Amino acid sequence: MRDMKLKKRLDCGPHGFHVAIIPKAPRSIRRRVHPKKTDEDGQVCAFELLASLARQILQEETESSSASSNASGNDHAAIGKDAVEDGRQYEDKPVKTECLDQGSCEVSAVVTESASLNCDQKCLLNEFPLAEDDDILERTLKTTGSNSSGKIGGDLKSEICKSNMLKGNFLSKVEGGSPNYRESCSNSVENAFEQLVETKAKETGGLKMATTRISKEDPTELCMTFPASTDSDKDVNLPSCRDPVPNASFSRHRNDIKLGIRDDNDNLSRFNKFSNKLKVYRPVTRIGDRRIRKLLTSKYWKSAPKLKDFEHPRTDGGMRPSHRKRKTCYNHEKCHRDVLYKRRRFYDRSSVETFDGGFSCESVTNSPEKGRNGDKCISGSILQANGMTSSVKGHQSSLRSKDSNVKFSIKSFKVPEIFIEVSETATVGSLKRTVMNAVTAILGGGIRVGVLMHGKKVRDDNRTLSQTGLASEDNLDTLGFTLDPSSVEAPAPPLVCPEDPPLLLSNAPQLVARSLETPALDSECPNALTDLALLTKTETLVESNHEQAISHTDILTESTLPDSRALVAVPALNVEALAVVPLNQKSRRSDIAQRRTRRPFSVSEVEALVQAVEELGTGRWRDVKLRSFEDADHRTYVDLKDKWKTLVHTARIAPQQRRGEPVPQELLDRVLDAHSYWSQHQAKQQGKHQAAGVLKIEAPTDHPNGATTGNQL
DNA sequence: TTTAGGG
DNA sequence: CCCTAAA
Repeated sequence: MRDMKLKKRLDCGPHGFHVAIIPKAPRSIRRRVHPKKTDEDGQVCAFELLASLARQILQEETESSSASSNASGNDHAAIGKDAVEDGRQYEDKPVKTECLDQGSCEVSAVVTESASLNCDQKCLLNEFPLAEDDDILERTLKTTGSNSSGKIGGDLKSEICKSNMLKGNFLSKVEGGSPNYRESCSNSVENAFEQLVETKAKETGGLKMATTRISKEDPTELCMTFPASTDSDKDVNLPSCRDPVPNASFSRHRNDIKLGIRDDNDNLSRFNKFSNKLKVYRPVTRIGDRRIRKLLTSKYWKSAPKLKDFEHPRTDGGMRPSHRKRKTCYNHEKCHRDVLYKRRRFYDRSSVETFDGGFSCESVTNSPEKGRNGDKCISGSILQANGMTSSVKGHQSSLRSKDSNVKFSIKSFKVPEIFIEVSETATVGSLKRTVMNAVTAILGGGIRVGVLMHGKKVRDDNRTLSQTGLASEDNLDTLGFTLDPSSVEAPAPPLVCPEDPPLLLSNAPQLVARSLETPALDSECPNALTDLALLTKTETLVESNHEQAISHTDILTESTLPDSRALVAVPALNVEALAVVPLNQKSRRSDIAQRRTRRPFSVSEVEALVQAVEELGTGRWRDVKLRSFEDADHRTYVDLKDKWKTLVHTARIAPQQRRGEPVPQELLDRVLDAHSYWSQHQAKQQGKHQAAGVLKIEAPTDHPNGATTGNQL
């Protein structure tokens, strides 16, 4: 039985983020926001909702009758398909539909969440409702756009699709300066959209808000805004505003719908306080995302609470040299592993640190927002977890808003690397569960938010952004946020080492160390999983090089692979951008050194080893390997040599002192004998090994060295 | 890449 | 098992 290992980097993206960021909302709202749905259902619903929304808007506009634009959330469902149909009528083409289906919407889908630091309530009010509205609006927009101009719609569509298909494109666009798909799309569409929205907005508060935001700002970008002067702790602190639960729901909602655009400037204004906006950016892969979302969602909730404790867990310290080179083992190794245990090796041996590294994945991107009307929006920096860094560069110029607020947009947080090992025979479902558990374990452990600048953690929570340099354009580029284990001291979740991969639930991937062998396995075992692993690796590498990680690797499912790949490719496109963010590099490196899983030699192996050494001598480990362990992929000649070394040692010590699986004394005796023999003949034997073998076998006692060893023989 | 040894 | 200096 072979075990397959997946090394995966989950990108929580928006999800994770959400959790962290989102403010509390009344339960009622939450519920409302998300009727519970399956992913697919969700999509459908989303679609429907969108359609319905669009429809309503259109109708209203057309008729100039007031509609319940609010429709928001509650009613969407009711409207359902009919709405959609209507929408189509308006539309010259099913563009909308396609987009949705394809998930193209996702591209555009950027969700912004605003939270006011101090105002949970506000958050409650705005956030969720807004979210819904926004989604709706957005959809509406799209729809509207389609209606407005068929051409446009077409273009839009293509754009979107493209985006989905190729992240690269998407990124490029972003980089160009418009993170939003909208931009890429024709402006006309937007305008039309805006108009519609605004019109409607008046009718309903919710819409209005949405409208305003949209019109004023680029929906895509968003983040938190706060005065530069404020203390990083307070202002920046996302956690303060968030409520796990709401987030979860929110994210979910978002996921289903895919659209999320929000600017909450208005909200901010209302509250007079600084509000942080978080925008989650989420490129979606059709399938993968959903699943991931699903999996992750629940977890985030848990984590969310902990997020509140905003702290900088540790400093940049995370750097560790990773020793990977060793994957050298024999590549030809087969995947023979029954159960592999993985362990992650931390160079510093600190689990925490390691963990940390994995966690901190987000990258920050700054994007300039144009505040048409909104001052707040004027400058924005966006943090991206994805690879979208490009936008950062392009926009760096305007990071600072006039009002001295600094805006941060965090597109997503990544989940730390997770190593998963599953039996080849495990079901996909079990794999999913395993991943879920891993993620859960991580999140469940609690996480903290860390702020990185130039790759270093900013530990002083009391300094202001200005003091810290976070208010500076130059630094925003290098700004990053990390999710770190909340309790350094409480490595509870992470430390666990899952021994039995097969046990789906039991595994705690976080801590799991990855065995060095994994690489070998990957290469050797061709299968979806393997590919995945490879993919993941690639991704990792990329990430390591650039901050941008590819955020979404949908590891969970085979089906996701394609997407993942696409994602992976993306980063390359934005090399430049990537370079910009050094943050992750450090953190990344730190994570992955691992030690191979330990695999005690069985008696039979020992016997084989002894046999081989008796014949070949002790200086020819490679030959020993070839002769007796050719098929033991996990045994390298170095391993054999080491084993021999230990055997000799073992043979020399008292039986009571021996540990592990007892080796028959007979073998130990042979070990000593052979060792003595070869020790004496080192030089000579080199040329004679062949003969030696014969001698050995035929007449062990004949060996010259007999004196030393001979007694036994 | 292998060996040989120390860690 | 890991890591390396040497070969």
